[in-house]
Parts: sequence; structure tokens; C-alpha cells
Amino acid sequence: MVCKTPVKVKDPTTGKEVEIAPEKVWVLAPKGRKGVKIGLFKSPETGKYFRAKVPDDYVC
DNA sequence: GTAATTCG
DNA sequence: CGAATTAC
Repeated sequence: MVCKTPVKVKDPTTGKEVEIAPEKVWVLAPKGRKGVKIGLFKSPETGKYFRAKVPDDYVC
């Protein structure tokens, strides 16, 4: 499944804030804790992959 | 450290 | 197989 909804994230490769759709989103949570949603993004500038938190209410 | 995911 | 991601 490819995500469509863009998310505002800081691109660590450029330092710029970009609005892009994550290629994949999943929940990263230890047992007994709430955890966070993580998205896998590809920088439009550099083409490098990076992971960043996505809002808890984000739907792919 | 833990959780899942996947790129390098 | 390790890094990196968040926050508890």
C-alpha cells in the first residue's frame, strides 16, 4: 500500500521542512507502552530514505 | 532498552 | 546485520 496523504516532516538530509507522503507507516510501540507512529520517507531533494514520527491520528 | 520496519 | 525512528 502506498500512502497518499502528505505529512509535514523535517528532512534531515536537507534540514528543510517538506510535505511528503510516507512510503510506509507503522506503529512502533514496546509492550505495555503507547509508542508512536513512524513513517518511512524518501527525500525529494536527495532521494535518501529517512524515518520520522507521524501524527498519532495519521491514516494511510 | 524497547517496539517494527527496511534501507544500506 | 546494524542504524535509525520516538518517548516512556
